[in-house]
Amino acid sequence: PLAGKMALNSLLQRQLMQTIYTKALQDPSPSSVLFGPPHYATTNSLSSPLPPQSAGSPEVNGLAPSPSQSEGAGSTSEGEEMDTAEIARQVKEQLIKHNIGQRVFGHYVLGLSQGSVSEILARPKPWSKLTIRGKEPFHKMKHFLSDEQNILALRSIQGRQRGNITTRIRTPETGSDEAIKSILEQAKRELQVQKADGVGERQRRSGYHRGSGSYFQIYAHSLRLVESSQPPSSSSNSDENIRSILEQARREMEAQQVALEPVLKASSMAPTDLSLLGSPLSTLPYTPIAQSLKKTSTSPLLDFHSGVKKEIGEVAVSDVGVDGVHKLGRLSESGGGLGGGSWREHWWSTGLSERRGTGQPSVSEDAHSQEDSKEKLPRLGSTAPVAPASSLDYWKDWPSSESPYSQSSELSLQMPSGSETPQSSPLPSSSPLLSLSKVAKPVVPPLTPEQYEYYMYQEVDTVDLTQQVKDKLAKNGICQRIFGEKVLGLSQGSVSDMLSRPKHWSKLTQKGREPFIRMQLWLNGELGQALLPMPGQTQEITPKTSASCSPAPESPLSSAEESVKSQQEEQMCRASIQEPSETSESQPGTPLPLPLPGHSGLSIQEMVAMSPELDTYAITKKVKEVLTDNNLAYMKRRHSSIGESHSLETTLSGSDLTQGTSPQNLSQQQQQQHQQPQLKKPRVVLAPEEKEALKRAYQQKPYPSPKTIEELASQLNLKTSTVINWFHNYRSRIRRELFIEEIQAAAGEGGSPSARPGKSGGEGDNSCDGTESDSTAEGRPSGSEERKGLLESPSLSHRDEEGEAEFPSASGTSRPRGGIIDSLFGIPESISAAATAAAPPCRNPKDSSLRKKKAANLNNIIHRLEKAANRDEPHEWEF
DNA sequence: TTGTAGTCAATACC
DNA sequence: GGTATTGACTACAA
Repeated sequence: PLAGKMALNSLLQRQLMQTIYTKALQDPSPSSVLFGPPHYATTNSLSSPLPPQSAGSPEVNGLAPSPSQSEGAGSTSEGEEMDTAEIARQVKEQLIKHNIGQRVFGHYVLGLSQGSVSEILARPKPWSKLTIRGKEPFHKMKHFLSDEQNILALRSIQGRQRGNITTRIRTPETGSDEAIKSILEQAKRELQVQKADGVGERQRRSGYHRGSGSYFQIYAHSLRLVESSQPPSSSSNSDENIRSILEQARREMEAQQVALEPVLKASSMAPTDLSLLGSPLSTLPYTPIAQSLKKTSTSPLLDFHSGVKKEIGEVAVSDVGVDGVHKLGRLSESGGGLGGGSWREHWWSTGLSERRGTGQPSVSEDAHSQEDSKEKLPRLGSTAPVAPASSLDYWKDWPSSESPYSQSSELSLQMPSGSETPQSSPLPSSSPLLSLSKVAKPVVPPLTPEQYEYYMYQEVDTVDLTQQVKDKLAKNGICQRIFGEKVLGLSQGSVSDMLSRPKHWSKLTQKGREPFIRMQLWLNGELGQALLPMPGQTQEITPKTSASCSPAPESPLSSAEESVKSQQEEQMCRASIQEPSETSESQPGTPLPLPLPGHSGLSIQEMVAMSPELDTYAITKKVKEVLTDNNLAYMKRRHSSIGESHSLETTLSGSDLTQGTSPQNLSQQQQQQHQQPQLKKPRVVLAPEEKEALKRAYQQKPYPSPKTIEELASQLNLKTSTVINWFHNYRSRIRRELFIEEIQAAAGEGGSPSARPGKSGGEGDNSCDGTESDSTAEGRPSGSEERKGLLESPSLSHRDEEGEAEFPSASGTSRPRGGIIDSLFGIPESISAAATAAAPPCRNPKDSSLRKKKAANLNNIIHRLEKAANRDEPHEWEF
């Protein structure tokens, strides 16, 4: 019975790994089985004896039962009719309720793509119209709905898989390095699963956790082996390497299993003692494993430590006064070491695991407890007092290994990713040696569950909020880059964008709302302490000081130097970002760390992971050792200098690194094979006339047909993708801009800026009001804009009839090119918007610009309306 | 396949 | 040197 309730995620993860493991040992082409959606209905009866823990696992895969299993509870026999619409409705309900994406659902439950899921859920066919094949998803969905555990487990997976599933679904070109990459990605996921679940379940189900630990060994060990595996020329041996890796891993796994057993049986063990669970290898290298393969800086942090923070949370709770505005009581369930957008699911799953220990999880209970915490939180936008004690305790107690300043997130081996990477290159541009540029990139602490739950769903005046932030930044001399880095897990550009053109709250997704919540918390002072190097925590300063005692010229890690430089800048700026009252707590004089003894015998990951500080000198040394050991005489480096059409080769020779162009050191074949794909694409910069032409095209057709896009691209000598991107970006930005202007206009009229959520379109406001904002260049005033009488009907002008471009001819301006361009570069005959037509003449060019934008946006809206109207189903209009 | 949201990061601008 | 702009990309959903 217990086995029957085995969490879906662990089953699936295990099955995946089982498949990988088994096939990797048996099949010389592991990549052939590592990819593609797992069809659980056919793969859940694996014959592999490994790993041994799975022997106790049931063959019951609740989500994708075999035909015989599908006859079980909750399933429907083949002949039985189903109410497809109802099933779809219930599934949708559950997905929404649990924030499960269609992609994950489709992947794990139905074995279908996201698009197919959407189709099935939105427009389920009647049962009678379905073929046998078409009925399958409904069987699966019904079974999925039949057991809440399925849903809960999938939700858990969602949190871990979000953002990564694509790489699994996609079938990459066969290549052994891709296979390794896949293994590592699997490792990452598995680690995340195990760390979250293992902690929560450790007291009740040591066997489960024991199995997890064993898996860790595989991955950690695999990483080590991969890291030090073959030189570039031996990529053909990679499959063999993988098998070797896995065989060694299996042996180690078995050994570890035996070793761990007594420890894991100690159910009363304090969470902070979890580090005892294994050798340093079994614990510390998790960070690089778990984080290295994810691009974003908001990689999930070490959830292995969630147990640690549970304790911390409980301690913190005791420190919170009963009338504390900001309670952190539920930190005991938060598993606070979660990063970015996925922490919530993570928190949920951790909480689930925790509750499993005392009883069956209940969604309603969960919701209820969240509701409880909600009431204790201040409203966003208010100037509610802060409860510094609790929040500061929370931040302060971040374990060093998962400090907001992740030291080693990029230190593990990074395998090729993306189109830039040659499949056959075992040392791609994203090799660990080169990815040090992201070392110590700060990862902002996650919002607490309470903050998240409370702030996420109440409307926020983003304009007002960002204004306050801007004021405070200016007042305190805080630059956007640091603010974005320390307070928001964003680039300077994003910060600038967000502050100057915030989207309306209703237009923001949960992910998009997070930065605004952080802003509010920052304004409230609730994040201030998180930006400080806490007493005893030196990792923020360490890279700088460590590097300062490292002979920089000797370092092969030029990117690491940049990182160091960045660290120094942060140090400079940090004082200004912290709260005045906290300034005295900063520790500018942190002692220089010494290189840890015994580094030479460790892998890079181990070395970094074991060190509380980042010793760049030791790492540099180790890197060189690895290179030398593996006969890596050179490595590639992407050269980002724009306008350069060739990449430079960085040559490493002995202990010296000389940078220069020495392509002759490589064979021509290698250059062509490796170098070409690594060329950094120069950024496209559109000429003003090209932009103007595109804007004019947009005014006519905000949603041009593919044919028109092709034509535009051809005429403008741009890539089609550039034109497509431009339209996407322009639509998005013009909407946002209009929102700002509307808000400001409304504010000028004394209205409530947030009273009309989503009213970012130009509809409704045709007057030349006091709007002043015209921060961008689009819509340059021209004489013809005043020619209101020549407007076409919007329904005609915006439409891209039959894909035929239809641009009004230009008048009175230069015509650099013929055809479409002839008109695009001209002055518009019309602005094609009723809004503008109805507007009285405005003399202010800015007003004219606004009208122009509104007109364009109105076309946009009309397009969407018409598109929606063409659909059969009722549509909820929102613009 | 298309559209939106979110974001990065190169580059322009001040 | 800080900020603004913007082309490109990913994730997700319809």
